Amino acid sequence: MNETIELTRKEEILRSAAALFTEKGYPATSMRNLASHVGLEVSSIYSHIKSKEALLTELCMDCAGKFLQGMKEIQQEQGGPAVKLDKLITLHIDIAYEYPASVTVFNKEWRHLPQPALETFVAYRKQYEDAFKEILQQGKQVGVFSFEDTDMMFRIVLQTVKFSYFSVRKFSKNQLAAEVRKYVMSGLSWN
Amino acid sequence: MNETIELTRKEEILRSAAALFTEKGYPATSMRNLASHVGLEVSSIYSHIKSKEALLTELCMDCAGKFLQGMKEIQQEQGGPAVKLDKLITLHIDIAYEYPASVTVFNKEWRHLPQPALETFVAYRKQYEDAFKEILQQGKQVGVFSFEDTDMMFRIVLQTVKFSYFSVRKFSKNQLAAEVRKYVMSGLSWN
DNA sequence: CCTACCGATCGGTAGG
DNA sequence: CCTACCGATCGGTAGG
Repeated sequence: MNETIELTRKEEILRSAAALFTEKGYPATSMRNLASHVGLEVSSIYSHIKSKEALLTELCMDCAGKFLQGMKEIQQEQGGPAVKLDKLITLHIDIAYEYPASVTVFNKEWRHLPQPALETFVAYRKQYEDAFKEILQQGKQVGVFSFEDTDMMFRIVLQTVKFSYFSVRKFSKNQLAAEVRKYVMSGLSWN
Repeated sequence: MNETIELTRKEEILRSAAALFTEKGYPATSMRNLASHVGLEVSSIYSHIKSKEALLTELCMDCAGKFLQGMKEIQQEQGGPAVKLDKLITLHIDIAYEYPASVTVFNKEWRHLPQPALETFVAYRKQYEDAFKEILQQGKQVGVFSFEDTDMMFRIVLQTVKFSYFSVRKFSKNQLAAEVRKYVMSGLSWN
């Protein structure tokens, strides 16, 4: 019983933190802001979480886990590079629509992570990005994608796909997914 | 003579501020950080600038001015929507390569602008975005671009074009411009 | 351009 | 979960 209440409160704090970090950015959000958003005194927050940095760490690492898990599944599934890229687009949009605030924090505030979380985060990111590039590279070798430099095209594609959550409030998931899919796939094809 | 020295110092401070705001973000950069980066005591900074907020305002507004000026020229020049979009891509890449730090601050720290600068900034941005959308819309009407929703495609294209400065250090301007141009143009074309 | 300093706010703790 | 409080750091000023 006590356990359940604890979890609920902590989740409430995490959700408020995600919202505030998204709105103001991590450094500009004070624990006083967070406390009043949750409806507690500052000191009461610390019964549920260890520190402000721990909040950021939990939000970023949870999100990183979701992306890595999604990537692992895509790697293991059947399908050529085009199918896999298609699934990656879906992965990014799905996560963005399910956790819009967390994804924004993950994308924009990760550099404020304390050590050693920052180091872990960067390592995870490298894993994810290498796997993503591998798919583009394979597509180029097989001849379904066309571009000069894999690293550069990876950056460009990731930009498109990563910030699709900008549109979360305005468009339906399917509508966004369809438009992004067409755009990215065409951009990678031969003319 | 005195005038020249003053300007040089102020520009030095502005350049350092742009670098630090890029590296740490605006709220996480202290005036102490800035002072030691420039090689002065904190209080000495205030002989050259009014406030921390004034630094951010100057950086963001200068950049906004460059984009608006570029847009104005493109609107007045000859050419159809495809030519104009091509010029917009060049505009973004040119500014990103000439002022990489300022553009990062402009893109990522503008929300920390004080009033009334923030209001002006948002109004400028709306002007710019409306003009950009107008070009996409015309391309759709004329039949050179293909997409469902103008606002959504605008967001997607702007994402691609806006964050090309991520690649500033790694790739030559022409190489990046060529790849982005092909990608965006294909993404907007019929399949 | 520096020394010395200010009030405000920060993240966080003690103790109950 | 709150009251009361801490040292550190913040942006900025006075005065020379």
